[in-house]
Amino acid sequence: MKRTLIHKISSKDINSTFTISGWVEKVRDHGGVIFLDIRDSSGLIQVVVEPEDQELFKKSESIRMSYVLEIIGELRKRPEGTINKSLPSGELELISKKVNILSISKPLPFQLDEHANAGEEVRLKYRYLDLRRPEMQENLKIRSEVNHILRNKLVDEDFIEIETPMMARATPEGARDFLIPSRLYNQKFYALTQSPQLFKQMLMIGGFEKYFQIVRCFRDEDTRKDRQPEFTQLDIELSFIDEEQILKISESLIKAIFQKILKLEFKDFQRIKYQDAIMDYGSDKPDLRNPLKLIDVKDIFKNSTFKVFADPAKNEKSRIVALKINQEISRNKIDEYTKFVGNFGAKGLAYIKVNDSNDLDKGLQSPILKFLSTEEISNLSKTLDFSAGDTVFFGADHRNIVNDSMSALREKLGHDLQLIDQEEYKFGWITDFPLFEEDIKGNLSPSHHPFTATNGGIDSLKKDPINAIARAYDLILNGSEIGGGSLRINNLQEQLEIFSILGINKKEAQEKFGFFLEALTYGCPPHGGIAFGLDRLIMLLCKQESIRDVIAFPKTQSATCLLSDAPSLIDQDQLDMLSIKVIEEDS
RNA sequence: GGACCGGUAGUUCAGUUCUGGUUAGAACGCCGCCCUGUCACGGCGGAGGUCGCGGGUUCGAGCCCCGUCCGGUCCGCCA
Repeated sequence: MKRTLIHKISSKDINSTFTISGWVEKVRDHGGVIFLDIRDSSGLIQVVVEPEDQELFKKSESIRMSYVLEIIGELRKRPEGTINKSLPSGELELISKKVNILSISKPLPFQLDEHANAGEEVRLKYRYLDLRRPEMQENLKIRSEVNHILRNKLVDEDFIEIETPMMARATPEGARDFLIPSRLYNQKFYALTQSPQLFKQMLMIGGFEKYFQIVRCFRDEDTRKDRQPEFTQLDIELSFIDEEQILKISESLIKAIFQKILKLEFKDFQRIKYQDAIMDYGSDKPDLRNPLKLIDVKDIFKNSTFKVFADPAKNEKSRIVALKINQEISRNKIDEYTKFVGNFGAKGLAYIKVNDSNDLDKGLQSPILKFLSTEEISNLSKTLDFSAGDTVFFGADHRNIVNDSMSALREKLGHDLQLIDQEEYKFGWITDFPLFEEDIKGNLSPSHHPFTATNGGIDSLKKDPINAIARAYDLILNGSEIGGGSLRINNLQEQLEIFSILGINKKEAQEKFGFFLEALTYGCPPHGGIAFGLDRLIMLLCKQESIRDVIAFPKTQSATCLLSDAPSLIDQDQLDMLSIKVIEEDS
């Protein structure tokens, strides 16, 4: 008899006979009657084994959790008073007529029970068991649905899905490459692609005006809870477009996902210029649910005698900001926050407690008050609008340190003081990025990637690269960057100029990117695109803490696979074939 | 490369500092017996430990010290 999926069984079918197959989730043996909770991929139903059929009953007594069974049973309405309202099938039960044990199971190494929380180590080692948990089933179903929505929508809008190579050549810029030794050309290596960037640009040159791909990318960098060495992007590129069209298509994709999966509607996403984001939040991916803002107070200390503020106040690369919260913070907490900002290079965390905002003489409390003039304090009070109960934190240092530490503190305070609505989703576009980033030593690197177009053109690029604005944009959601893209350079001269500003000379550019530079000489349409980090997006969509919970077989923080024990040592034969000699590290 | 948290029964944890001391506990799971309406079933009984690993201090170490491995969070890194 044909198998029926559990969720197809309904109260309309009372007295019908069904065959179901699935795992035993729970056994409740009452001696005279046995209840089995059977789960398949669609749902869960209670099976009752009654004692009348002695052979069946005896066999059923041997059934344990996680056995795989096929059960033929008759559907019955549960007797009065035994209905389980917390179950979709709670009014029904299947009276067992026949049981086939398809597979037995040892006791599981950890309980899949919703009431027991297994640690990540054991979950990852036995990932195939962890995947049986309804939460993981749900996460991966949503992931599949997201892929489906994206493909449908993009194909409907005449995008073409094209696969690009994963084995490519190593790139000098960007993240570390994962290398693949070539057997046929010893001493040579492929690299796993960090992103299909150049290939998709060459697809534009190749005349595919609307491309997309759901693609795995590889970067050999350290992991975080939202980063692992292999990850999935939705990659999009279009020709003959501008920023507006890309942002519009992107928004419609994201809105479609949230509409279809969470039934949430969104207005147009707010747009924030990079400079404003840095001013207000110290970050280019602020959590917009958090109402706190950084307030610039540098001007107040132009003539200060307090060295900690006076030095940054005079230095154009420095910044002084205040972060005000309307709550009293314990001394202990302040120590904790001081330590916290220390992680980001801050040398300390000055603060002022406001007890009485009308009495700036005696109503304030802080170890730095004695260094501040009456005028400075009065200006602070005006600018920051002191009121009783406020605590104000200050960051004063090189602007990178201030931005890093104070934006992190802003996020931490937002969480600690519960200023953030965890149920909310707040999107934003960050636009007008600088084309280059300057590190603390003054070196330039691309803030997006070296193929990004600027809106000033080649002349302004030459004159004033540091202030060049990129035609780039990031999509942020709840403090995560979930997408980013740009309009690209479609002109050889401009591309060469960028390389030269980055310190890549003509010879090197030719050697590493010659194939692409040549492609630019054969009629390259204006084009641009965007890529979304699907793991992150789905993590947020599923309200998970880590992308590991939306990846079927994820890597650990140290980039290993606990299930298959990768990476592993390689046999000498295999190494010989690749002409690779392993140098053992001194121990 | 660096900082911090954790590692004790199959699992989740307590015990670990201030204060080292007889036989290392609990819950769930597992095994046995009992139980005809449970649904995180219940009752009685039982088994189960390299206290991550190595070294040191000590009469004595799960506990103190050093090193190391594993998991996690973060900094650096991630164009």
